[in-house]
Amino acid sequence: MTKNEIQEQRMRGYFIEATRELLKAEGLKSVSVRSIAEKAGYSYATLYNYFRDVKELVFECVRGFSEECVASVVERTASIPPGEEGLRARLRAWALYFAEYPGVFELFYLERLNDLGNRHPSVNIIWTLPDRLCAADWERLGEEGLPSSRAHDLMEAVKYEITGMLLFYLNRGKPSRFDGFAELLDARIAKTLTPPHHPLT
Amino acid sequence: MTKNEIQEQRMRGYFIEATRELLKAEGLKSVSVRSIAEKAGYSYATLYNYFRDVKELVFECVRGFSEECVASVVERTASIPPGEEGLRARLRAWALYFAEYPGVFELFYLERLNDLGNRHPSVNIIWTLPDRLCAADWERLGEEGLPSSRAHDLMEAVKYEITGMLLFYLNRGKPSRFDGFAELLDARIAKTLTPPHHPLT
DNA sequence: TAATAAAATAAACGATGTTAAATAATTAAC
DNA sequence: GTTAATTATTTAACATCGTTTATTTTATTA
Repeated sequence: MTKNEIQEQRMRGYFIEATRELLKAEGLKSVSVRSIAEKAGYSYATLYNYFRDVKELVFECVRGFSEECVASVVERTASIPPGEEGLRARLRAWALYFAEYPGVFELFYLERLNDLGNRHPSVNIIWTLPDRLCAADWERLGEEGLPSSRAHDLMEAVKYEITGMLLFYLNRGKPSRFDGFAELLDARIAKTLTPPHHPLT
Repeated sequence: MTKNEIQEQRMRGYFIEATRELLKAEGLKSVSVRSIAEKAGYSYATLYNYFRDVKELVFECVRGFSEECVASVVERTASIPPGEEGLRARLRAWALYFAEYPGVFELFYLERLNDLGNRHPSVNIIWTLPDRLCAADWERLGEEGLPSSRAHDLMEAVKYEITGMLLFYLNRGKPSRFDGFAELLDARIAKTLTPPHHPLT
C-alpha cells in the first residue's frame, strides 16, 4: 500500500467513523453530507473526493456494523454451546442488536440503494449475517440427525420472520414497547423452530 | 355534510388521487409536494390548506390501497372456497399485490411516520389487512378442529415471514427476479402452514 | 355595487445532495 | 531554497425539497 493509499484510507476512515456515530446515535434521518463532514472535521465538499456520493459512504458502514453485531451476539451467548438452545439464543441476540440500534436496522434493511445496484457487497453481508452467527448450531444439529434441507428451511423461515417482526416493531410501533417485542420474539423463535405436531386439517 | 365540507372533501380527493397515481406508477421517491400539486392541477401551497403536511396526505392513501388490495385478492381467489387451499391462495395474492406495486409496499411498511405517531389509523389498517383477507379461511379451519390458538400462531408467523420476504425482494434484490420470488413465496407459505413432523433434536 | 371573507398562489426560508470555481497545501524541478 | 506544477480542500452556487408568510385572486354578503 503506497503512501497516498494510506492517507486516502485514513481520510475515508474519518468520514466512515463520523457516519457510524451519527447512524448509531440518531439514525438515518440525521445523517447528511453536511453533518458527517462537520463531525469528521472537514468541509462537506471534501467528502466527494473520497466517496462517489453519500449513499456509497453510508453503505461503507455496513461491514463494520455487521462485525459489531457479531461481536455483540458472540459475547452475549458465549456460554451457550452449539445446539438448539444456542440457536435460539443467538437468533434472539441478533434481533436484539437491531432493537437496540434502530439506526443500524434502517441502514441494513430500509435504506434504498437504487443506483448502487443490488449486487453491492453490503447486500450479501446483510443477508448472510444470521447464517454466520448460527453456523455452529446448525452443524451440531446436523450431527444429531437433523436433515440439512430441514435446517435450511427453518433458517430461512426464522430469518424472514424476525426481519418482519423488527420491521413492524421499529417502523410501525407493533408492539409499541420493548417488553412486548422481546416477549413476542422469544415466543415466535420457539414456535417456529419447534412447531407442534398438528396438521391444519 | 354542509356545502363547504363537500367542497373540502372534493379538494382533498383531488390531491389524494394524484398522490395515489404517483405512488403506484413511480413509487415514493417521485412523490413530492410539488409533483402532487402539479398532477392535481393546483399550486403546491394550496395543498397545505387541506393537509397538515405531505406525510398526512401520503398516509391518507393507505385506506384506498388496502381496499384495492382486498379487491385484487378477492378477485384472484374468488373460486377457491375457505379452507387450507384458500388460505394459501389468499396469502399468496396478498403478497403478489405488493410485488406488483412496490410503491404501495414502500408506503405501507417502509415510509416513516414519526410525527404522526404510531397510533395513526393507517397502522392498524396495514396490520390487520391479511387477517381480514383470510378470516373466512381460519373460520373454516376452526370448524374442522384447528385450535384458535394454533391458528393465531400460524397467522402471525406467516404474516411476519411474508413481510420479511417482500422486504428482501423489493428492497434488497433477494431474490433478484420475480420468478424466484414467486417460487420462494409458494414454498415458504406451504412449509410454514404445514411443517413436517420432525423435531429439531 | 362595495365591503368583506375565503381560497389560491407567489415569494421566500432553511435544508438537502451535488458540482464548478477558487483557494490553500503539497510535491517536483531547478 | 525558491519557484512552478499538481493535488487537496474549501467556498460559492445550483437544483430540489418541505413549509410558512404575504399577496393576489375569487367568492360571498351587505
